[in-house]
Amino acid sequence: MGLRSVVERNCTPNSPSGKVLYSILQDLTRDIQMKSITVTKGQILQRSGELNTKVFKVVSGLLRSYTIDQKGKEHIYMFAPENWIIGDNCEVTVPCDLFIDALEDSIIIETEKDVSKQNPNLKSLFNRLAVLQKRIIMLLSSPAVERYEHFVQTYPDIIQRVPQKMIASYLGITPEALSRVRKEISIRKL
Amino acid sequence: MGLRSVVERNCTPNSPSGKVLYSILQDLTRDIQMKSITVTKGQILQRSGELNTKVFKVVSGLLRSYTIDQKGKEHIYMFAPENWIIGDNCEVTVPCDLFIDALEDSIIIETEKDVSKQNPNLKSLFNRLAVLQKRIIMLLSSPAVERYEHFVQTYPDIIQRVPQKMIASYLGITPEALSRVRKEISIRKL
DNA sequence: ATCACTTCTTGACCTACATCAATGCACAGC
DNA sequence: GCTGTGCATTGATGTAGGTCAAGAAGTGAT
Repeated sequence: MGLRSVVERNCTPNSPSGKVLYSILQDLTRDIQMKSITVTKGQILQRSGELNTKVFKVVSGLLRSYTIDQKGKEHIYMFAPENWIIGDNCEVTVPCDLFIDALEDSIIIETEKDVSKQNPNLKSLFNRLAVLQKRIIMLLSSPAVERYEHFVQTYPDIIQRVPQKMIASYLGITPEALSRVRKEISIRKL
Repeated sequence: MGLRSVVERNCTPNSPSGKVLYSILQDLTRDIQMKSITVTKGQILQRSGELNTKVFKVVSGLLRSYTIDQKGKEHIYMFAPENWIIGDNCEVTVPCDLFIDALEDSIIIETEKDVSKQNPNLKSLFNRLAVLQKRIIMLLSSPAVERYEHFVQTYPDIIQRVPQKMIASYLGITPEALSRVRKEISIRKL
């Protein structure tokens, strides 16, 4: 008889001990399904624009994720040393923003992204991560105009409901700067 | 007999249908424990520096979270319209960075943060959110020097392992700028 | 209608950081 | 031992956006 059935027979999953056991059980199950991989320094694991469904756990070594902007400049989103998990937080159905490569020879474990995504709370958590990732990338790589335009597209209703100075504050610029950005855009449209 | 026991008797929580049912059950249980509150425009729900354990779900209206930097300037971290969830992603044991207040009269549901945090995967997800939050706040409110010093403190090992130009790229500045920042710091220390 | 208050805009000027270009250095390959 | 290649540093100059100050326009309270 497998570990799974032992746990399932003896615990209710919402009891405190049950929760812990079930979570351990899930980890173990997942570990068995994972494949462990060796990569060498410089090796690229994922490219921006690809549809990707993988997440990497670093056993040893160092990975990094980054975007490349329109001018060809790299912007590092994250470093992943031992025990970190790295992947693009975008939807699995959408081409991702990030490149992932190895900064050192590394051993990693590759998993499929969508393991147990049925839980709506989990889903909303991952969505949150995606939003934050996008925001950081834009703060790193886009000028004020583009950040504003992205904001307008993404949250058209918010624009109607809060004063401009708050939008400016969200975008990381001053109200004066936003005013000029908007003027610039309106001139461009004529 | 309550819904909980019905579900627990008839489902194993790792089967596909079980997972969904358990997640619904958890939501229901949580909803019952929540208290729903009415707040008026301008009302402050949480202050930076407080120990906070709450998360707010917006039923109607609009909330916002923000920090205030050393110069007294506000930086908006997030807007939360209907159906959004807002809270400080910091550890419950640590004073939080964010103020939360209402931009419109709102109806919200207040929950305790630490519901079911025993799962280590969930924990690491929340930790991730905390890291991203900090990074965004620093990008919005801190000059290059402070971002660099924070990075050095937080990831002292990474500094040893990657070239400076990558640190610069992570911080959102050029290698030249980082070089000057470091020079500045080393002069200051004499 | 008036007054206080806030928001947005515009102009003049300032500064943090970017860009470009040159130099010095370390390390790998020959 | 050279020599190429990538990284860090430094200087000179450019620029996006910040700061400060003033005015216009909207809004609410009396």
